[in-house]
Amino acid sequence: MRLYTDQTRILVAVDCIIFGYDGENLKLLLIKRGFEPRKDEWSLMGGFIGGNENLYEAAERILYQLTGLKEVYLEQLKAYGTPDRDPIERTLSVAYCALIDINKYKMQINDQYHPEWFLLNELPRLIFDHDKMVDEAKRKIRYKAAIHPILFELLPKKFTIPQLQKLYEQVYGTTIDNRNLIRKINSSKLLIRLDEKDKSSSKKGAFYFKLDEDKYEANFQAFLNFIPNPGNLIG
Amino acid sequence: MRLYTDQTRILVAVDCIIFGYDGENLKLLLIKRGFEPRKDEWSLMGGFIGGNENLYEAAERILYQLTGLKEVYLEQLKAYGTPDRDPIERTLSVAYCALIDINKYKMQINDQYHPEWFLLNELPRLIFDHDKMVDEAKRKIRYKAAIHPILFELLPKKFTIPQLQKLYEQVYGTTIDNRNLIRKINSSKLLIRLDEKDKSSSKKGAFYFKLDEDKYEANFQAFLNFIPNPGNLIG
DNA sequence: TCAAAAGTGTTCTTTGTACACCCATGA
DNA sequence: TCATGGGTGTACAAAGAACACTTTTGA
Repeated sequence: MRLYTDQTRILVAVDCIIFGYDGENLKLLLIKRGFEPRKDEWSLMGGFIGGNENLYEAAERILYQLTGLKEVYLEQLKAYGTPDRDPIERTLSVAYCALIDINKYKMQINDQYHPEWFLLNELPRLIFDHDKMVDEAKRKIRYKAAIHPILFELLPKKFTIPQLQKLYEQVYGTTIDNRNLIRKINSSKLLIRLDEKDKSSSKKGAFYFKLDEDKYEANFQAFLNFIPNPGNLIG
Repeated sequence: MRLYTDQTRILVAVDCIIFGYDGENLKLLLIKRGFEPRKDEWSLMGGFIGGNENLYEAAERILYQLTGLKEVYLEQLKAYGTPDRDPIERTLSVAYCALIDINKYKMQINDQYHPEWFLLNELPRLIFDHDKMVDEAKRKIRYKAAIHPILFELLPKKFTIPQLQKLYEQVYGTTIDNRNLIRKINSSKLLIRLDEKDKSSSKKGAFYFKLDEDKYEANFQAFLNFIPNPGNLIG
């Protein structure tokens, strides 16, 4: 049955903006495009939507194909529909943001995509409108992380306060007073201190913390305030 | 040239969630669907994307067809892509939120769509996943209005503080202390008081205010704080 | 003159911010 | 013992929240 005659049908793709943090640097995972047009240029990982998939499932599949990871933070960013964004044929793309702990990522054996992690402020030019997608994704993450505790998604189960602080500093491109950051995080009561210490980056060692999962869930929608003057920083 | 062979091409629609405020009540503009399937049921205003339009332009066109209005607040909400959301044929829909001043709206002569304004908490059942779109749009507006001055988009050029307060109260379904709200709005310095008064709703009359457009632009991305405990209210 | 809506201030509490020193340890 | 990074506290400023009375004026 086709009641919607005379309408144009177009391709629909999903592209993933994959942020990762290794405890030191905030990075983005890009692939070398394997087919024409723009073969061998850097690109977001994407794919056409499958016949029986919804958008979120397509994003999960694409992320899994590239990273081997499931059940990571994954959120729709926006749909991009400029008619000529793909020069071959009109393609609407729905962009998704993913936040992953780089240590969990293992390059897939036999990987056809030639993925590479790039420092977020040393990105190469990307194909089509992928640069714009990345800009808008960075902005959205900055926006959201100023109010909600999403950056914990980039950290391992156990992490130290200095790691957390470096992460915030990278996301906002600024230095943050650690006493004030710690006080804000403590007052949110989201973290549980473990007895164990990480001695890999100092002699004294830094205590490991973990998320209190229940409080994390409960406070996710609260308006917290981790960052001073966020309005000036999300630009 | 068709390099993307073997991929399914699908229909792409844009649906508009149109919020309006008349100085008293917050409302949503719905139409009676004019064709099968689900003919004569209530629905968001939507349409398929045209051959040479981007998504925003399609939303503008659809809004204009229904309301005769251009240059109103219009923002992409989200793409909806569940395979069977339209029972006839797979259709991806990109939802847009619009905020308009109902007084500017004039029913189009010869209107084929039979539009009606519904009170926001007395909505009828809508077709497909439109109920979900509306819920998510309400949530997004609540979220955003707690931090950014978007609700002014729903007001006329000249408006009174009591109108503004009623609007906030409707959006959040709560009563708001007018002294505190006024202080917050004053400290944002967004409003300019006019000499004129609106005497239509009281004997004393309420001063009209207008937006300071420059400061509005400049502060749009700032994190303001119009609402107490927004985390509890955006539900 | 009175009913109905508009407008206005104060106090207290909480949160934000700026700032500098001691601690623990392995090399 | 000393260099390195980790950890802690205080004082002042700003913002948020709770709270009730006076003003205006047309009917």
